[in-house]
Order: sequence, then structure tokens, then C-alpha cells
Amino acid sequence: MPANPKTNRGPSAGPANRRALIAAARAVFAEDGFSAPLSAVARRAGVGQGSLYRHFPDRIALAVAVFDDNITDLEALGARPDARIADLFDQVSEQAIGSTALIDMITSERHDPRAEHLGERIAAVADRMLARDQAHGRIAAHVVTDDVMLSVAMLAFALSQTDPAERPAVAERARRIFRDAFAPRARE
Amino acid sequence: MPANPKTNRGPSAGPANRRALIAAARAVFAEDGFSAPLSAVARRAGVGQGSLYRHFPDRIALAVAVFDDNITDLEALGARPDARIADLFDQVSEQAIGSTALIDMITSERHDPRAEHLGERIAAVADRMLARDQAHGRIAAHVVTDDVMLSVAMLAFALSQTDPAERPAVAERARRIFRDAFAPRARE
Amino acid sequence: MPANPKTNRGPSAGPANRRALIAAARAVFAEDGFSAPLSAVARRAGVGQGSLYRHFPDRIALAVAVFDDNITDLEALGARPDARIADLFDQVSEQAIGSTALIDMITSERHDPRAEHLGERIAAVADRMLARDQAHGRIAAHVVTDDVMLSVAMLAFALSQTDPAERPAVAERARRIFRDAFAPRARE
Amino acid sequence: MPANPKTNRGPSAGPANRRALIAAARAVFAEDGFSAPLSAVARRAGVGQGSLYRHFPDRIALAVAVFDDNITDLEALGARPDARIADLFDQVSEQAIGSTALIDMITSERHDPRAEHLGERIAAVADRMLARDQAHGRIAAHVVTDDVMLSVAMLAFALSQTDPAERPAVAERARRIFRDAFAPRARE
DNA sequence: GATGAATGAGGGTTCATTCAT
DNA sequence: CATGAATGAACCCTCATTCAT
Repeated sequence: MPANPKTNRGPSAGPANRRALIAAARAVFAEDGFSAPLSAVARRAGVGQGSLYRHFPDRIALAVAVFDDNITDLEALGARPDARIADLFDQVSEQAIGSTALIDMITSERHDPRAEHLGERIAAVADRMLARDQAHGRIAAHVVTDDVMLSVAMLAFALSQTDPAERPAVAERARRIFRDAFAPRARE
Repeated sequence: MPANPKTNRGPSAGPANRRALIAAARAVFAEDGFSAPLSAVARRAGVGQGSLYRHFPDRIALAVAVFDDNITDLEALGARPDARIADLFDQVSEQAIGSTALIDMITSERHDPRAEHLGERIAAVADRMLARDQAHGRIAAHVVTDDVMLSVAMLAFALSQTDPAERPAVAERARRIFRDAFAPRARE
Repeated sequence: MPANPKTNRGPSAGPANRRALIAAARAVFAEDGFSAPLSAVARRAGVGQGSLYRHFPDRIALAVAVFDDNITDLEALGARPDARIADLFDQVSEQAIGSTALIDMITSERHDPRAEHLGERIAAVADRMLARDQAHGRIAAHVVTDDVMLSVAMLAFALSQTDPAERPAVAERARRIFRDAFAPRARE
Repeated sequence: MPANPKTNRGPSAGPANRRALIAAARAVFAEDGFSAPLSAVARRAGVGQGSLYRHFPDRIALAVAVFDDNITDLEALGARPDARIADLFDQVSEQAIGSTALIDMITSERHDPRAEHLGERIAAVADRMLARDQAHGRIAAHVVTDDVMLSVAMLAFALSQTDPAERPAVAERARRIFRDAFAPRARE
């Protein structure tokens, strides 16, 4: 028999709790990865387990809420007429950890339609940037969106496995590799 | 109440148990990843949990024993005069899952000296191959061992995150990316 | 922060909510049994949890409201001059699942006066039918109301434990058993 | 990181714990029904949750262990040359509560082969008794094993829903009903 | 030394019940 | 009066790790 509430701040706390949960999840996912315990999220948000499940029935729902902002940022980037694939890599590098959990989610839950959808939104951005880059001759013609997506995933992974202090160097190295890989060849 | 030892083969089983544990761990890590339950390893080896902990005080000790063979194979490969970086990528791709656990271990336990040491041995192989490839002009001069190591890790990661059916395609894609990235430039 | 009531239809919705709750509870109890979560009832009724508790302070109060209709139907049946015990069994069999929850409630909450009262109403119906049947020599003289009530409860139980596909067969079997048990004996 | 053992009585406690678990389960199932929390069983046995799961990977495995004795008793009864169906009902009545949980398990888990097997063992006993009774003209020829099994299940249910004080009366009533239902008719 | 059992914390999830608005 | 969110206890199950024999 449950029911021994200490502080019921009432429904007005709803939206605030939701925001707190998203913020907590963002932090927890960043620190401990996408598979961090959800109880840690609730605890950090200062919210009961039940409330977490009310707002987000499962891990993916929570992740979608967390990452939606990231993707929206990315889409905004893609909408800028001067955006390049290089900017995509920049963005991923900058968001380093957040992106890592995002990518982890997209790949580990790849059979969930919601995760799939996020992946598609990223792919759409990449696609657009890629077309523009190729139109300007900045990227080799044979490169396809899947190449870019795979590279982004690998970049995110590499950063996730790197100590924060070394991340800039690793990001730089990886981005150079991909830049070289995608650069138009002299003979092309 | 008298003791009732059923199948205690006694101390003589020591080395045999050790081998059985390593073989079991290899299989378990391959099937369920580096963080598979150790109890599964003991069960599969037909050995008590206690014996597992006696032989291998922690997960890393066990992993080191498992992966030592893999690395030895790799070193053998590196010792062959005709070995190329491309072979390294081939080997990683072929071992797909096994290497995945290896890479997972090396990166997730990167602060453990034992894991570090395994990484260094791989790096030594890569270093040797790279030097040879560069001497033959098969790899651009600016490429360094860290580039190769990062690429190998990323390749292994990509494969680990891919459904088995799609692995060949992803391996092909990733290797092409790295091949292009490391290819000597016309202007070089 | 101003209040932001979205769809609070206000006090006027009182009776409508009550009816919605009863209908929802009937459906939920039928689908998931008497111990289905009350939250499911509120959700299905499109009503807040709080309102549910206001109208029905506990599970039994809700169940009583739900089953009152069933019993009323039964009483109507009992009032018909041609009604027989066999019809009672028919009715129970037909309501299969619904009755199952009813019986479940009456027996599991047998110490609650409200549940008791429902039981008594059913017993009154059975009593009346039995008297008529015995007057016509259709039921053995030694049979008493408690025999009928026990049989009804056992019938409902049997149906509740049976896969839907097999219910007709089980109902048939059980009713035959009770018919034989209650039939007047040659020697009587 | 678990591991803060207070008292490790060692492997020798294994069989004792197993027995304690079975005894505890028997008591808990008897008091709170087949769906009582397993944690209560572990607690009552004075054993960690983990040990419970080690001995009995799931609720059914535990129940099988608990009820095996009951069924063995029943089979012993069936093997006696003078055993009758009436004795089966007696036995069920006497074991009242234990039988209740048994029947509950067999019906609620009817798709699990282990539960099915227990059911079949009971049916075999019933079958044998029934044949004998019919050979002696003590039971009507048209009665089949399924009739008996259904009756036993209904009897067990009725007892489970009855307060201990009233059980003898209810048992008597139910047994009389079934006796009448199965009695050979004068016209047969 | 090997064995295999024990332990208990931890994470996921569900739900009855309360309460500010 | 209605709303709908909050709470937290309880259950299930899994594992890392220890220890008597």
C-alpha cells in the first residue's frame, strides 16, 4: 500500500518537472551514456520514479525529448545556405558527448521507429549539405549520404570513448580523415 | 552431515580450467559483448564461479587473457614482410565481433594499464605496417599511427553497431572511406 | 504563473463523469478482471483520477455501481413467472466474463457489507427460482439456495479460468453436472 | 556494486535453503495464493532473493517443487486398490488451501508444460479412480475424466474463496453436489 | 585449489492514493 | 467539483563478489 507523500506540489509542477527530467536526462546521458539508469535521471531531477514514467513511458521517449533540441539545432544549421558537411562534423564535435548518446541511441535502438525517425532527420540534413558541397565541387561526386552518416556515427563514437581533455585532438584527427576521404580527387 | 563432493576434480584441473575459462570467455564476449555476465563465462566453461575469480580476479584480467591470442595473431600478421595496413583492416573486419569486444575493452577500460598495453601492441603492429606502406608509396606520407589506430577503432565500432546481415556492406563502406583518406594524393 | 485549465468542464460534468466511469469500469473489469488498475478505468472514462476517487472512494464502491445493473437484470429475470434455475445458469454463462468479475468481487471481498449485499440479492433471485422449480418438480426437494449459489460461483469460476475458445464446452459440461446434481431422483 | 555479505553459511546451506524455500513457498502460497510475491517467499525462508532464483528460476519451478509432494500423495492414493473418486474429493478438501494454489497454478499457467504435466498427473489419478468406480457401478457410466477434473477444480476454487471456519461446510456441500451429479441413475 | 551456493544491492516498472490548482 | 500530476513503496529479476567446505 503506497501513499505516504511528503510534498505534493500539485499539477502545476508538471511542466516544470518535465523540463527538469529532460535536463537531468541530458546530463545523465552525457555523463554515463545512453544506457545510464533511469532512476538516476529521476533522482537528479528531484522527481519520483513514477513521474518519470508518466512523462516518458520508456527510455526512448525520454531520449527523443532530450535529443529533439539537438536535432532541431542541426536542422537549423542545414537550412543555412552556406552550410557544409564540414559544419555537420563541427556540430557533432562541439556537442561531443550529447551527440554520442544520441548516436548510441539511434544505433542501439535502430529498430524503434522513433529512433529511426531521428536518424532520418539527421540524414536529411546531411543529404542537403552533401548535395550543396558536391554542387560546389567541395566533396567528391562518389560520396553518398550513407558515407556521411557512417562517418558521423564513427566520429561520435570516437569522441565518446575519449577523455574530455583529449577530445579536441581526436576530433581534429577524425575530421581530417573524413575530409581527406571525401575530398575530390585530382583525377576526378 | 558428511561432505558430499560431487565433481570436484581437485587441484589437478587448474590449467585445464584456465583454458576452458578463456575459451568460454572468448565465445561469450563474442556473442554478448564485453560486458556479458561473468557468470555466463563460468557456466559455459563448466567451472565454478570461485575458480573464475581465482584465475582472473577481474573482468579485465580475463579479457586480457582472451585477447592476447588475438593480438598475437595480429603480430604474426604484422611480421609478414608483405603485410599492409589494408590487411589490418581486413583482419579487424573479419574478426568483426571478436574485435569489437576487444576494442570495447580497450576503450572503455582505457585507464587500466593492462588494457593500455594491449592497445600499444596493436599500435606497434600498425606502426610497422604503416611504415612499410608509406615506404612503398601506398599510403600518404602525412598519415601517422594514431590515424590508423583511430580508424581501426572506428571501424570496429561501426561493425559492432550493425546488424550481422549488413556488416559486410558497412565494412566495405568504412574501409573505402579509410582507404581514400589515406591514399597518396596526386599532388603529393 | 497563471492557471492554465485545458479541459476542465467544471462541476456540471459530475453525473456524466459518473456514468462514464461506470461504463469504463464495466469494460475494464470485463477485459482485465476485477483487479485491473483503477487508473485504466479513469483513463478509459476520459476522467481524472481524482474524480474517480471522488465518485467512488474505493474499488468496491465502483464495482458495486458496475454490478448493480447486472443484478438488476438478474432480478428482472427472476421476476418472470417462467424463470428457472437453468436460466440463471444460462445468464451466468452468457455473461461469462462480466459475471466472472462479479463473482470474483463477491468472493474476494466477501467481508465487505456492500459485496455481501450484492450476494444476497443474487441469492434472493436464486431462492425464488428454486422454489418455483421445486414446486414444479423440476429440481430435487433437498436442494437449497446455498447449493445453487455455490454452483453459480463455481460455474463462474470455471469459465473465468478457461480460454475463451473453450468456454462454451466448459459451460456445457458444468451445467450438465449441476443439472444432474439437482435433478429429482427416481426414488424421490 | 553488490557484495556486502553478512553471513555466508557456505554451500552446505544449499539443500537446507532449498527445503526452506519450498516450505516457505508452501506456506505463502497457502496464505496468499499462487500469485503471492516471491519476495515474500524469500523473506520467509530467510534467504536472499538471489538464492530463490538460483534454486527456482521462476514461479512455476517453485510451484512444481511445492506441489510435487501433494501430487505424489495423490498418486499414492490412486494406487490403492480401494481408492474411489470420493477419496479424491476428500483429499482435495483436506488439503484445501494447498490444493487451491495448485489448481490455481494449473489453470492460470495452463500453457506452461510443467503445469500441464502436473495437471496430467492428477488426471491420470482421476482416470484410474473413475474407471474403478464405474466398474463397480458407483459412478454413472456417462461420466468422463474431464467431468471429474472440472469438479475438482471447482471444489478447490470454492474452498479457496471460503473462510477457514466455513470450509468444512462448503466442502461437504460441494462434495454432495458432485456425488449426486455422478451417481448412477435408477434408469441406467 | 575447486566448487557452487549465498548474498543483497540496483535497475525497471506498476499502481494506489493524495493534493495543489 | 474536476483535473491531472506527484509520490513512493513494492515486485521482479540480474549480477558481481565472497566464502564455507
